[in-house]
Amino acid sequence: MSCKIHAESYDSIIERNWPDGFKKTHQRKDIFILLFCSEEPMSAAEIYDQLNSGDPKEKYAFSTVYRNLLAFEKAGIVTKTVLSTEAEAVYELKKSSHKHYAICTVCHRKIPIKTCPLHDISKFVESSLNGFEITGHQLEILGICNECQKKK
Amino acid sequence: MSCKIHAESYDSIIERNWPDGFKKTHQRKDIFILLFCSEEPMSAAEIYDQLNSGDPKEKYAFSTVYRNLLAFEKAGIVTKTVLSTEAEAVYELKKSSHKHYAICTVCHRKIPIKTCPLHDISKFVESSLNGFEITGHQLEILGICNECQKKK
DNA sequence: ATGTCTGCAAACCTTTTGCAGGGGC
DNA sequence: GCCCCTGCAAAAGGTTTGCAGACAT
Repeated sequence: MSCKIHAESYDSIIERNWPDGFKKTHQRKDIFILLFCSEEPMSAAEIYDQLNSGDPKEKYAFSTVYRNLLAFEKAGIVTKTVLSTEAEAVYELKKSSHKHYAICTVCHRKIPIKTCPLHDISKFVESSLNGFEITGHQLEILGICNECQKKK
Repeated sequence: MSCKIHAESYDSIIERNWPDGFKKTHQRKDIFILLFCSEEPMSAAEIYDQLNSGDPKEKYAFSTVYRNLLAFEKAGIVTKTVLSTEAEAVYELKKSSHKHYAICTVCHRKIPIKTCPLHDISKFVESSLNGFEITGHQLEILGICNECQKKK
């Protein structure tokens, strides 16, 4: 498990972000740190692979990954997103509040879109859907990223 | 297999919309008619169920449904969409050119949005994603439909 | 007659669940 | 010590694939 952030600061990061009354197992801390360090949302398989790529004495079960992602989600610190281009769901910490992605159809990179271009879409749509009460939305931008364009 | 349209017009509908050189099996015609008559995009399971709900002498395999939906998609007359709220993909004929839905989170109804509110989003997003070439997008509106609001 | 399409069954992939043992608090 | 969490294995959905026979052209 590697990250740009110094190992000694992991504890304080966890301390600051941990949900109240949430049991601190080493599996949960490891998943949290992985998500914290990742620039992109991660799938359960990616998390599982990274967890098990380290010391082979440490084993992590797939079910543990899924159950804890769900637990994190319920605790309100993780967001699960299902993208139309991928078979698997992806997960990320809520801190970064990225809700939308530009997805490269070649390399499958997921680039967060900082601002949401939909803030005033609601009135527009609501008027044409008589009575439909909007509670959320999902937006994906598909295309070809900078690097993949160069490769061609 | 029932539909609002009179049975005698099925043949001409198929004649008009059938891809060139695409073999006309009764399974394919039936799937096509189902999609043609549906107001909402359908999942493979929904198509399968409707196909097999008729004369029990007529059997349709799941693989036939999937293979033909894929074949239709390759032939350019069907669109497959993966929605974030559903485990299954949904399929529809391209004719109606519905690309976006308002999805009721209670009853899972999928209401097509006639106009695309994203026609001028591209410049906006492209400028913040240096070099990302946009080729498409997916938008979902989530909420509670008229009927489900009344039920509460 | 040819090659494609079909049904059946098995495989596949992601995710969920049951259970017995282990580890936080 | 209690209860929640973990690992393992099996199951559960949705989708894909291999194969032998059937059908459209």
